Amino acid sequence: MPQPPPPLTSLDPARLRLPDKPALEGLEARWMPRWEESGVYRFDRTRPRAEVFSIDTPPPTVSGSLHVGHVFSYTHTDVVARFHRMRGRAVFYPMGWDDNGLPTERRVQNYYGVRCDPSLPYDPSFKPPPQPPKPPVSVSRPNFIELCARLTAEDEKAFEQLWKTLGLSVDWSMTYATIGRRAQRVSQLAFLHLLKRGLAYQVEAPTLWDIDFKTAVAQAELEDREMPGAYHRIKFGLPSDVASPLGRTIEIDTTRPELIPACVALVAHPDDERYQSLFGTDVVTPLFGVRVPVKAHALADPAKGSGIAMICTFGDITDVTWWRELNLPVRAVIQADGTMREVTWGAPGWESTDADRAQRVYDNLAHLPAAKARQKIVEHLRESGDLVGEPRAITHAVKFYEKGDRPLEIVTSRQWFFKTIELREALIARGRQLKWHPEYMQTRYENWVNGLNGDWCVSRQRFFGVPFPVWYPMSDLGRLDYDRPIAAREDQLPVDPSTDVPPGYRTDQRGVAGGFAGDPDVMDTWATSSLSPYIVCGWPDEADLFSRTFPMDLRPQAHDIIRTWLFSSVLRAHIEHDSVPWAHAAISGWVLDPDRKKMSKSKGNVVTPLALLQEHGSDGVRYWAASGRPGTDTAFDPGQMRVGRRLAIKILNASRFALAAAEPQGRITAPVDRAMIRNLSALVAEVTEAFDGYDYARVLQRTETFFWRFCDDYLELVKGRRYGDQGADGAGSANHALAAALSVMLRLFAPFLPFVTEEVWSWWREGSIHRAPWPTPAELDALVGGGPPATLDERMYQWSTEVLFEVRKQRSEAKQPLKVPIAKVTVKADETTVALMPIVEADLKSALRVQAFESSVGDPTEILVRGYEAGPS
RNA sequence: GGGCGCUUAGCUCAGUUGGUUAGAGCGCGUGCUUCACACGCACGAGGUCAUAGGUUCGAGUCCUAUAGCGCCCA
Repeated sequence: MPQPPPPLTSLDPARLRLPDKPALEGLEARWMPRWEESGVYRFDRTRPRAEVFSIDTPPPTVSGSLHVGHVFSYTHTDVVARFHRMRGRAVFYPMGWDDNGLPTERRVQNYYGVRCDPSLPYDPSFKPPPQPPKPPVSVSRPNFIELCARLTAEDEKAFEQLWKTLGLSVDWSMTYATIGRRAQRVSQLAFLHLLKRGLAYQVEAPTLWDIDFKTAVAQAELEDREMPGAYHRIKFGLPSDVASPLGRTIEIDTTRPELIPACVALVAHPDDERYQSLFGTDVVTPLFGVRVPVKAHALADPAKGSGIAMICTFGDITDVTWWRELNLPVRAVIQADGTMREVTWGAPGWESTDADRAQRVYDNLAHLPAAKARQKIVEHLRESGDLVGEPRAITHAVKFYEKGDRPLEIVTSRQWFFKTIELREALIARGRQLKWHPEYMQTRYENWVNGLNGDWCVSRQRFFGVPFPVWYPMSDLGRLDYDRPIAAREDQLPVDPSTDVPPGYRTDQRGVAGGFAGDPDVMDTWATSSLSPYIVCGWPDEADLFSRTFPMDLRPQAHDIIRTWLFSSVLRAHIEHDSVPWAHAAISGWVLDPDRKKMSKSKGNVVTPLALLQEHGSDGVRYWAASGRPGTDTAFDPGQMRVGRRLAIKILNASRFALAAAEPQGRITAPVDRAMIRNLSALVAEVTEAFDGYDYARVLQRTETFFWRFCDDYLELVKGRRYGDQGADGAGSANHALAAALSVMLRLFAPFLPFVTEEVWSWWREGSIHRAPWPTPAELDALVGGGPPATLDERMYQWSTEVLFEVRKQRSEAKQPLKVPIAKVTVKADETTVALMPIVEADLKSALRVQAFESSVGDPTEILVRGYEAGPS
């Protein structure tokens, strides 16, 4: 019959290997490779879904640098992962790299000094210059993409090294990249599914547009910035055939007078009494003499300026709403590069009461960027007398692309969209199916979904991204037929339509009449990263893996990307699998600098993570990170890292003491030992529950407090006894209790301090602590079951610590060094307490260097040091 | 303008369903080479819990309003 393994709470003296002088230095370098070799963090693909814990980790943007914010939030996830691993789950914890997208393009441009020019042919012999040249050298799209791939591969190596040093228990055999083949295949396949179901569509429509990156952007990528601007009061004339009681001119306020040539109407609130008589009539634009109608619409704000506004195609998104709802024509003047296009006044769509004058004025504006055109047109307005007074400076919120430098324009172009608006209610319901940590983050999600004002624009006019797997037939006249896209075959994916050929065509038909052309755009990076659960879980090629991991258990992420990554992931799983993508969403906060501002590169306050890990030790930095609760912004605090480091050192030293006397081992019979074990059992129950609720910060804090008291009080109380002061039974009880407590506390600390706990574990146990079972109250209770009532031990322990504290205090006040023994301590207390004294006296005497206790019954309770014995002890 | 969160010791934060005298760490002060640890130990000082009302026998905790800070959205 096989022997059952000895319990984790017992110590086998034969296996014990204590170091002489334990130290933290070098633990990272020692354990990282061992974990890698032994595969402690490998996912076990044979375990059923119920025994798997799968995590959808955020793929960091590799073109950026990792900063303390990453260390902070990734530690949270790792702590949770380690907890579940110890609870016996097969943890599915892959890491991804978000290399796809604009940040990488920008980094590659700066790093190599290149610029992508898609019109150039591929140059197979191209080598990037050793120094980035100025001006940048133009390269073809395939060359550019090669450089992106090359640089991201290097960055990814550095990232992986850092994550390993931090001690993330990621399974590095499952790493993915958002530009990788698999991600592209998943992304394109999911796109084709949307296309087939009519949930992806393309349309020529006014879209938010960044004039520097020359790409469309989505609502989720917008950011309001307060900018200086100016209200210009402008006179519109009434045509001679229109009579009005309001006089011959109407005055409107605008911050963008350069858009007067793009004006298609004026608009006021339907209830605004001032303008009732004008609704339905025409007015004439200044300088350009265009007749435009006056319309009523509820979105016009009577309190803003003169209460009547100019509708232009297009100045902002409200213009787009008005244009659509009021059925207005388009007169667009801003081009994709942000300059004013050429216009022939008098031509269809550009009719004017004075086309010659319009042309003269406009010719001064054509080809100017909007800001320059604004200055110019103000001069003209001033000259013509159509400017009332002077521009009044204001500051107002202007929409920017979050990565952009100049205000967004709205440009009409053909773009791909995913339907979101019609799914709003379903997506809210999905959000309610998720368990949010902290709960209030759900509100953020609902606010966002309720505030959606259009479908998701997913096409980007960029290069380093996942292409749309479609081509367009080219008519015999050489025109592309966008209404009949040719989709790739699913088994063909991933495809690059710029080099691959659509089904039924030949290579030489590319770009010729009767042939085809590939869609030139790439997808929004979120269109791919929203599929991260699919990418990591092996959809659709590894059905077995998928069934064991999806829907996933946990999505950890920061709150700033609820509107992007979280939202889009919920959307995709809802569509693709009629499901939520995960059960839990754990939202981490930000790291704040000492001025309570978000740590960021631009503020120049970012500390490099590797230096931090080296200075404070990975365990020290993790300690700081894990003390930040879910959702809570946390101050960057090297002081806390030092505290964590000290805790790790304390664990080393206390462990060495706890294990120092391997023999004798006996049954746990001493009341002090039993009480300590019972307290620890209660702690295990409490922190396990907290961990289940994602309150890892509480687990750490409670465990730390227990451990510190354990060191300060319990270790002092048992010191003499464990060395044999009170005989073999007392020593055996103490040694066993020490080993049991250490075993449990190490396991409680293991998710937080993986290096120091593994180190200590290795002194006396086989295998990795990170695969050891999470402690249970039962394994401790088994050691002390059947003794006297727990309350008695409890009171006794309580009383011991009270005496410890009181005598220490009096010694400290008397400024007596510890080496001087106390001759006598008198104790006055109630009967029950006095009855405890014989049980605890021996431990107290050795811990406090007291030679004699004298007890008497009385009230109030009094503990008095009666004198010190001079001379050597 | 709408929403969410925060405000407790000099600093960073705990404080669970309301319940003795509000806790910890850091920092500060005093003392101590103590046989696990000076990267340590012991002890101490330090708070009208943002403000004003209210509910309650009882409020840091619940309600209302206000202020400040941060964030999300318009």
